[in-house]
Amino acid sequence: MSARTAGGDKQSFIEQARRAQIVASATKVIAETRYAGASLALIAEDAGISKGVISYHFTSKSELMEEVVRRILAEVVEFVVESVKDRESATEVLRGQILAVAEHMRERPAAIMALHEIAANMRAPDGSLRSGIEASEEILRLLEGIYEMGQRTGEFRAFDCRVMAVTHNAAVNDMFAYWATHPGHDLDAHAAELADVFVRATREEPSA
Amino acid sequence: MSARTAGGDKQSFIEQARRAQIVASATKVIAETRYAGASLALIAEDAGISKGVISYHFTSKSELMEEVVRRILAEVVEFVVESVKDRESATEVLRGQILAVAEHMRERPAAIMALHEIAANMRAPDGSLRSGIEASEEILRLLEGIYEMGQRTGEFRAFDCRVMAVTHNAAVNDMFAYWATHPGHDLDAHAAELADVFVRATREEPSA
DNA sequence: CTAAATTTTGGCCGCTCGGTCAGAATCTAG
DNA sequence: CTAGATTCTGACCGAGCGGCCAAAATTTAG
Repeated sequence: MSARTAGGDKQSFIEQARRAQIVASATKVIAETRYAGASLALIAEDAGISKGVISYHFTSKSELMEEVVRRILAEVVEFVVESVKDRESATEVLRGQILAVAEHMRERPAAIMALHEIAANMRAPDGSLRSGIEASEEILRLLEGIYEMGQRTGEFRAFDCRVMAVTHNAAVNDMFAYWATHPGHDLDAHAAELADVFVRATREEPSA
Repeated sequence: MSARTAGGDKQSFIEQARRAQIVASATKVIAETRYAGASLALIAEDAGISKGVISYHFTSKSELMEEVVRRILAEVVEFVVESVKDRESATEVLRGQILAVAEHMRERPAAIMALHEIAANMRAPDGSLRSGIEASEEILRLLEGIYEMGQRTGEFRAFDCRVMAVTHNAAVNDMFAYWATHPGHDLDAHAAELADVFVRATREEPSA
């Protein structure tokens, strides 16, 4: 029963591989059938295994979903940080973040779709709060940090960094949702426009 | 079986009243238990009627949900249009729209919550698209119109009005989501900040 | 009042879901 | 090879869902 024990254990390669395989199938199935349609049966079928295997490697569906979120979130953050780390001004980091996210959306749309689905639909165990919101708190804090940096260097005007981060995050997320549901929509142009909007929003402006 | 016939009919007062009552209970239950938790049984219980009555007055759960969306959307649009109709510049309409929506969120949070839940979770009959997105197309067009007006009068700089409308809509929606999940968050300050951001985004700015 | 039409009830159906389990299969160590 | 640990299978369970319907209750029309 070693596979069922809690997270801290050292796990065999095959154990790790199975979990990764299941997470990959879950990601794919969620992206294709939405959160509500992603049953354990479908995920198992996609992975070419029996349904019981999922229950063997994950204590519950929630745990599987949390793992999916964890992996995709780490992937996105790594991609964006890598793409932005050399930029020097806050303005350039801002632009870079938006363009990097758009690029990543084009490369791994299923992962982003799955992330959105889970974030929108999953609840904490007690049912009181969306755990998806908790998950995106990390991203919110990173964005907030960018805006705070810009204010510290005097590049940006005064504003509420939290509100700016929430707005920025919403805009980027909805860019994906719009792109995903409107075939032919120009993601690059959208991202460029977004970058423009948020850079302008950070500038001081004379007329009230 | 008159109640089951399609929409065009003249319907009795009691029929209309029952439908309105069911829609009201559905709105409340969705806001309290989220879309996935809002079963016909719970809605009927809240309305103090038998489950079968819902099936009698609505051909399906989807039809009920569509009616809920229709009513809330109409309510929001009416409130905002009423609150904005006397403003003369596009900039003032923009500000007014954001502040009006925030005010409406404070007055009828359950309705807005239900709208968000359904928009995020409902699908078109063929399962291909979110009907919630279709529903919000109306709002998107209204917003697009504001930005186009500002460009026509030379008040606003050149930008993609569609992208601006999508971004604006996302920001306002997420303002609600953040407020709903973060007790103590200052909705008025958030709305004011948002208005500032989008007004600034419409302005020409010298430094590239 | 009587009869027809409308509305409501409450139990029932078939379905899908997440989760469980005994036993089979596979892998590993001695 | 053998024995024990690990992993997998596929059937099964109880719960909750949307929808259905015969019969009861209520309202309306004559």
